[in-house]
Amino acid sequence: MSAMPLPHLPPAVPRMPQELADSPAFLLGRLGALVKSRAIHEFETIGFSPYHYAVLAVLAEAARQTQAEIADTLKVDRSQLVGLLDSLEERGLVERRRDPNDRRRHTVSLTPDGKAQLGRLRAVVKRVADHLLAPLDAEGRQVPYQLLLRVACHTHTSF
Amino acid sequence: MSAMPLPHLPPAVPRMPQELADSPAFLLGRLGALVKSRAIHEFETIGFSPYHYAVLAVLAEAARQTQAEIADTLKVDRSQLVGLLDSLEERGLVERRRDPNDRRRHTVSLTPDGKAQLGRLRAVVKRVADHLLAPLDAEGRQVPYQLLLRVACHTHTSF
DNA sequence: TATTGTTATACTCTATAACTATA
DNA sequence: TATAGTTATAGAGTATAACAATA
Repeated sequence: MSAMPLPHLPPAVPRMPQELADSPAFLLGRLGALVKSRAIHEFETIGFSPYHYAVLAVLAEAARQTQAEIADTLKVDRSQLVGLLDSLEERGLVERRRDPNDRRRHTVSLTPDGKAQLGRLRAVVKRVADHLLAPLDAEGRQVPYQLLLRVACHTHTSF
Repeated sequence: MSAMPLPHLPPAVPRMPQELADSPAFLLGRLGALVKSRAIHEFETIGFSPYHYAVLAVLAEAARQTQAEIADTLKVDRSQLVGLLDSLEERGLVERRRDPNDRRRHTVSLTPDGKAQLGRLRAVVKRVADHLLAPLDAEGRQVPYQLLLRVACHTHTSF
């Protein structure tokens, strides 16, 4: 009952439904998942995760933070941060030190090796971003970032 | 030892690190996760999931597809689709019928109730999209969609 | 033997709940 | 009692593997 099958296209080529392709929300969701999985894969090949990068980035901007502060900044649970810091500390990239004023707290800081590694991880991020934005020309790349930032700031406060 | 604490801002206000806010890849990843969780929540309140909507949307565009075709189109595993179709069929929104030509196959189609429900789910999607794009003015909304689509098409083929 | 739909299993994340040591 | 960090547990989601029916 199928009228006029396409000549040389194999029937197994799955096309995204128009209704979903038309939805900015759907595109954004799928694109976000794609960039995330891509980032995870890229970091994985060198033994890291995007979270590792995020932790190092946070420490580079504000040194000597407590674990609770780091966790809140990244919006991850404190229990999740423990494992991340464990692996970073084992590699000598961060340093946990007891706060003498409140011995419950651990104050975390970046080691020189950690700062160097952060540079390498930044290269990974840049690679992912460049690949992501590849279909856009130079000037076109400025636009989505401004829009993304505006939308991100709004959703950050409204979700 | 903390020099000059800020006057009225509680110290518990977590700020996103500049380095991450500067990264389009990070923003896109987080934004995608946000819109996804928002969509899941919205659908959940009426007893559906974004997957349910996606399945109905696929069937609305090309009726009488086999389960394998639907699964491939949505890029979900065939085993995952089974449960989705089960719940949709229980509610009388889709119909599974054995293909007489190949009795292994199930040909799936939308019922009138399913088509009606699809309309209601579209309203949910629209609500999420409107909320997402709220910070952009009318003309600004056209831009990100074109860009998203371009990027999405590219990544679709290159990931 | 290969394929379709299905069911069962395992694995990864993440969210939550205890637990300790300090305060 | 409350809090910081830690550990343990449980749950959702997904990916993989086995399975029965049919080709």
